[in-house]
Amino acid sequence: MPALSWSGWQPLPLDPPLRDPAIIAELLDGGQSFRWWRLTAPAETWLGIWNSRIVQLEFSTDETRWRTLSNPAKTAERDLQRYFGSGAGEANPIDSLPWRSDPHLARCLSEFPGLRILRQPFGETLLAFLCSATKQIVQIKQMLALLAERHGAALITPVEREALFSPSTGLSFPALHRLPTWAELAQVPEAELRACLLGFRARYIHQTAQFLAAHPGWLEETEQLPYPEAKVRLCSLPGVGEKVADCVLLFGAGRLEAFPVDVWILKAMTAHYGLDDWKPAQVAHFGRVHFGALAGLAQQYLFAYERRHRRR
DNA sequence: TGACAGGGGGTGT
DNA sequence: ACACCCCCTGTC
Repeated sequence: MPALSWSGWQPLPLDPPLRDPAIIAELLDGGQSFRWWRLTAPAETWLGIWNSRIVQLEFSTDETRWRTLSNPAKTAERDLQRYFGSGAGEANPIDSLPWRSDPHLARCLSEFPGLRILRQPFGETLLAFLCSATKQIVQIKQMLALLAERHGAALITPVEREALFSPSTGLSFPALHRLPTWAELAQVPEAELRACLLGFRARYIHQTAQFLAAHPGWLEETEQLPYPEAKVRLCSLPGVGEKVADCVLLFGAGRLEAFPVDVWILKAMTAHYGLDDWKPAQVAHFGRVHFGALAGLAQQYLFAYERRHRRR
């Protein structure tokens, strides 16, 4: 078994490019994914983990570069392109949004160039958003980091870690473990889940894990179903309502028509679209009709704008 | 510096 | 409507 080492840096073609640190942070640490960390030394980079893959990104002025620590690095480029959505050469999905007739959407789009929807592993996304109820991003990250450290497989040995990350990256560094699989979670007593700061979410995750263990292939089948049917199935899981189901389908299955409605979107639609006192389900329906097949992409821009300009 | 409220990107009853 | 949990943040 050869020692783990970084691959060489390679370019990641992104259209439009990502340069603004605030937009990069919005994409990687803004509520889609909870498994990216900003490193500040020796240079500013981002470290991300999904499945068994550890990736580092560097956003310089002229291009985005990546390298990977995972073994093998063979499929890394393909994985990256899938994770960051459509590769170079495809039509910009922004053009399919109704910004020409929607001034507020146009403003949001112009303020966050490069923002996109990530395509994360389905099972991991379900776990993340089962953790998300009434929690802020930092807390969700903390829960998932503990779950990974205590119940997920290590991706790197302490010796390798020392060699590859010393002298220091100067931050609270995550354990380089993958998230536990649902099969692994099914083996964890609920009390141990609670010990990962999950609170009342521990029961949901425990019960979901038991259900998935009893229904092999259920999750994989769900990922393949058309949006409406997939959503109905997800909503049958304990702890999964409409909002969580839409987040899982949007961020973990590439279903860009999913339009998650949380308190931020509720505020945004009230403030900019006059939807006073509308209920979440009504707002969700409006969103899918008004924004169309890529409603979830529009949602992400509205969300980013609202976070930046309203500050709680 | 250390305690202390208040509230948090929801779901289920 | 309210309970479910309990950590984070801002404030004094």
